[in-house]
Amino acid sequence: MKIISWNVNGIKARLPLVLDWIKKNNPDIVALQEIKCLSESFPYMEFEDLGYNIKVNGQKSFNGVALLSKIPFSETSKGLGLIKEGEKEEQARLIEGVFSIDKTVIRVCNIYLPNGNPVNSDKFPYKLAWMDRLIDFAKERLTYEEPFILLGDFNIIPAPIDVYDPKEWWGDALYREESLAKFRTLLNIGLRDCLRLVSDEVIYSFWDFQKGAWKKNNGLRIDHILASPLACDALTSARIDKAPRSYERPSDHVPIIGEFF
DNA sequence: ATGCCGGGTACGACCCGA
Repeated sequence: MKIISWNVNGIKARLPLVLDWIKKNNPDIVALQEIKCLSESFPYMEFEDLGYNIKVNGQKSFNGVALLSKIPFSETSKGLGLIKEGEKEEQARLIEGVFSIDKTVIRVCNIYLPNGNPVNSDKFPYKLAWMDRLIDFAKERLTYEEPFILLGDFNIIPAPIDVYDPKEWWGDALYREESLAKFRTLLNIGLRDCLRLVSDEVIYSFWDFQKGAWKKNNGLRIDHILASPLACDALTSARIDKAPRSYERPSDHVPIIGEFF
């Protein structure tokens, strides 16, 4: 089972590129972030024609996540829930699907974790609070003892190897102690970074549009596939396909791919 | 460079991302 994650930075702008890549790579499950459209505006037909079932947690203009699957959904949910009283309406950043393959139940959660910059604004505490809620959410999922895959744009640089200039970046909301401590908690409760289970290479998933970042390979690895113990047991490969960053009208992120079973 | 590019909304100019 091939599962992929891709921050597309606007599904309407990226439709030809994404359709072309999916046709060539034929993933079973696709997790998209930053679709930047309302659920009803998602281009369902184009993906249905490729054989996908589709669930969308959309929002006008910003954020928005979608799950596409060749396997029928047996269950879906949106958001982290537990919004505190007085808190702003939740941003569309999470969608989860449950699938049955043969006799195995697999749970897949697609996230677009808040960026959190600038750190001296209310966006940073929002990121940390979102991560606390995600940790509780993941803890509960792990008690189910199913293969559980948590993937998407984490906006977290896990280690110095995952950023082109660690010294320059240290202190950014993506790469500072408070953010990494929460990411480590996600690992400590039992999730593993699939790419790092199979590879110690320097490989990025994002290159800024500005400053010739792609040309200079000034990248970040901030898109991740985390897997529960039962999902790790089934992992057969994990990689990042950086090729689409060089294509016409690219996203600033590229697809990351995990294969299980 | 507290956004240099690029998408969204909406059609000029701002909001947002990492």
